Amino acid sequence: MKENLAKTYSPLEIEAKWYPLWEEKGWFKPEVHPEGEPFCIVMPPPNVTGQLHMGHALDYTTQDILTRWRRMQGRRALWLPGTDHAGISTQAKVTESLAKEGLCKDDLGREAFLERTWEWKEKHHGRITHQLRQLGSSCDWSRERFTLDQGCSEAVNEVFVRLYEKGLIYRGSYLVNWCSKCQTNISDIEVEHKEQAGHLWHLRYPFADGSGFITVATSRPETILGDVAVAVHPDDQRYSGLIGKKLILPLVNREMELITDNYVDPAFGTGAVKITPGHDPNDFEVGLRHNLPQITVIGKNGTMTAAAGKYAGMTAAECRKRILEDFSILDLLAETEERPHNVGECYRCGTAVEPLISPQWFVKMAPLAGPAIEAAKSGDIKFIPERFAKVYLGWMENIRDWCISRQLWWGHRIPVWYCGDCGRVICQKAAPDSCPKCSSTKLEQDPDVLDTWFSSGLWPFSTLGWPGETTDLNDFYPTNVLVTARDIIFFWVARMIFSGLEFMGQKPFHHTFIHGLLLDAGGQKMSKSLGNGIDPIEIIDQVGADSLRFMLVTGSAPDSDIRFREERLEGARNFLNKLWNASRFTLMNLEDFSCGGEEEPELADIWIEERLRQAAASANAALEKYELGEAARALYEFVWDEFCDWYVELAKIRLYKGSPKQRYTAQSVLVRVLTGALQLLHPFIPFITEDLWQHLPHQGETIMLAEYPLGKGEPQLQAQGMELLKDIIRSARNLRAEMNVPPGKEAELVLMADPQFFPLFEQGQSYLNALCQAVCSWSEVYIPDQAVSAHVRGVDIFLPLKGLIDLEKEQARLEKEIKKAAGERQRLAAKLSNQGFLAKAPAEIVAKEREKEEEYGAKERALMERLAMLQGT
RNA sequence: GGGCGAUUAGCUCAGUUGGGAGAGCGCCUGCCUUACAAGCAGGAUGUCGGCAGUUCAAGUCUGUCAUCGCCCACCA
Repeated sequence: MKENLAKTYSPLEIEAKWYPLWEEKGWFKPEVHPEGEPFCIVMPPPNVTGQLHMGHALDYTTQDILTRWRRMQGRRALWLPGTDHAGISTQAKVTESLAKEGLCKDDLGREAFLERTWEWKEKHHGRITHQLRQLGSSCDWSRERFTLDQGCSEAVNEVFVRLYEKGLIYRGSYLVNWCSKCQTNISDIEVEHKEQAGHLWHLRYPFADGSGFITVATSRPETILGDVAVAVHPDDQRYSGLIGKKLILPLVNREMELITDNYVDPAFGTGAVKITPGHDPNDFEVGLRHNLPQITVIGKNGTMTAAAGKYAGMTAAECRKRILEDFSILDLLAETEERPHNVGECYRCGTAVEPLISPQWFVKMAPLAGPAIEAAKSGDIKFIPERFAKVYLGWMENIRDWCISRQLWWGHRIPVWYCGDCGRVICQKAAPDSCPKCSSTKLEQDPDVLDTWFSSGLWPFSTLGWPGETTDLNDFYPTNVLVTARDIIFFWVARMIFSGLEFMGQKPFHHTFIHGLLLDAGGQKMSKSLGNGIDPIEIIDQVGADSLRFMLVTGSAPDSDIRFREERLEGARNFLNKLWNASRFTLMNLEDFSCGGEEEPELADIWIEERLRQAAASANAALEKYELGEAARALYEFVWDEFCDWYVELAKIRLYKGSPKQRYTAQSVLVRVLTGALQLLHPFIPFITEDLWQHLPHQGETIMLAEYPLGKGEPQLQAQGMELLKDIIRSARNLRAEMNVPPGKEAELVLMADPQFFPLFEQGQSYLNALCQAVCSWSEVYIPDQAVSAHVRGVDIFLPLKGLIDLEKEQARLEKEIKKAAGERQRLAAKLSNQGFLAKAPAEIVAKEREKEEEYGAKERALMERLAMLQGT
């Protein structure tokens, strides 16, 4: 026997102990079960310079539960960990730290800056992986990857070159989303649209011939400096005679034409739109259709360019103010209207995004989207919950080309070189020595790097060794399930799907399990800017990882968001404490115990083992459907409501007063059932279950065994008898409580029932005596002197209380009970006299209802009889 | 403008093939009963958002309205 358990559950002590051992013994490597069927999850890589937040905690807990569960079933389970270099985010952090030293990245130069960023990465990498360990993540660290490591970089270059050669990557000058703070462009989905209060200004543009004005409406007057035309709808009668007329752009005196384009909505504003191809996505398109010039008046740093003439050098905001003043002076400001409008912001820093024209690299999406759409439509890739398939499809079906270049230094550099002599563009995996066309050695690599998600999209296969042909790739691709939150379906899930299909010829995963988002106690999304985030590490330091994990997966449906509430954390902690104490109780009674003796099972033993089998079946069935909360709840209820509240109490009878064989049987069942519960709970709360398991007697060397073997439902009849005994015990306790019988006082308990019940009472007599604190007897006929009574499923329960009964109170209580029973009986009778019900409901339902009606009828009669007797005395 | 989700006890939420409304917390009563007061025994509490429909039967399916939330969208 091991040392006794501490009196109180102290998570911090036990949690520190186990992870190093698990890791040391290699339990998390798939080779633990070399013959098993493979199971694989690739971890959504956290930002290497970030730290664990509550969303990660839920995400990784979910993955860990699935992985541990499969591993315990004997699967060759691999949870592959890794981190993401997180281009923009990491570069911004390093830039920030430089700023504190009064430096900017250009002071260092590209090479030194990257060196520094790698140092930064190394420093933070340890923190995030330590946090993952603290959480209990059972991933295989020997296979850990990083999106910028050599293998992943090879995969990136391979993919880029293949797409380029296939004509699916192109470079061109287009209007992109420019973040002046991050100093890079970002893709369309990285722009967050927020509604802001704003204005719509109506401005008059004079006709060149002096014949009056046309009025346009704009929310961004500073962009008028880049106007090249005014457009109206071709069918708009108001302007039909004016098409083709020349206009003069005020302040700039540029001559422009009034053109027509279907894009214009005649019902909006004045029906006339100023066209600014350099700074508006729609106008950019209009400009292309009409061969209009593109004028850039706002620069990359957010100030007006030389093209803005006298406004050059001003910030856009200053310029707007000045332009409005100038229009006003010229009496060309017709109207100022209050109007909210959408402002695009950089998802990372919140800076307003400016549409700017610049040369960028793009991936042509249409050919890649086709198979990716088909995979989800055919159900080859299944989304859980299913509705997310529609979200995914909606995006994929309307996809636009993906801008993949970023004006950053930290990332995968675009594998393209330009010849300084002949201008040849060379795209290949490794740096060329000379230009293949003119042999020049004046080659310069494209300065940009790729969007971080370009490499993340390859994660399910790049981490398994692609483009090499590895055993891991062969074994584990396609992976089983991808677990993530809905906010990165477009960023990541979609890109992995089309990348996997294109380069592996196979989907990257069978299932996509989308879990909820973590909200604060008030229901708001946790975020840095709101400052309402709760640090999971702080919580782990307070109550342990097990409590946090259990809290995160219980009490919420698969597709709903989760509010983080302290009470629920306490609830989880209390449950673990309960488990701890039940184990402590068991261990305290095992001094003379060793496995392998002969047992003499009785009713309670058969019942609890049957209940364990049922709990195991429910938990496993729920996990198969990704209903983690449901699985955890089934186990919680089993441990607390069945094992602790009933079985432990029933076992005490034999532990304390039984024969050696009876005591041994109770010990065996306690150990066996507790062991089974620990196994089932292990995926959810690995630390405490491991610790308790180590204290319990068991055979074999394995730390954790496979799932509890499911037996046959044979002993069900016996178990039903136990349920009746439980009901009788509850009723008797209820009577005691209502009659204020002091807790310690032994009472008398008489059961009146058909003799068919007597063998059950015989088996359960010690239970009845102990749990009701009574001396229990039974007979077919019993005429009580003074007693309170109840009725449960054919059994009359009497608690004789000579001289203690308040007659009026007992009468009132009986009347209330009778009324309740009568109500139920009448409800059922009405149902059973309904011809439609009898004719159409399934026979078993009808039979069940009839049985219940009889039961309530019997109860009603028994109680009325008792009431009559009471009134007679 | 489109789409999706939510609405169940005082609070937070379960309720997955339609068949007697549940949990945790809180509240009330009584207990420090040698596993656990982070506990034990008992108790009270609901027109399952409104209306209409399908059905023998609706928290569960359909329609509609209301409120809240999220996502997508090029209306200057």
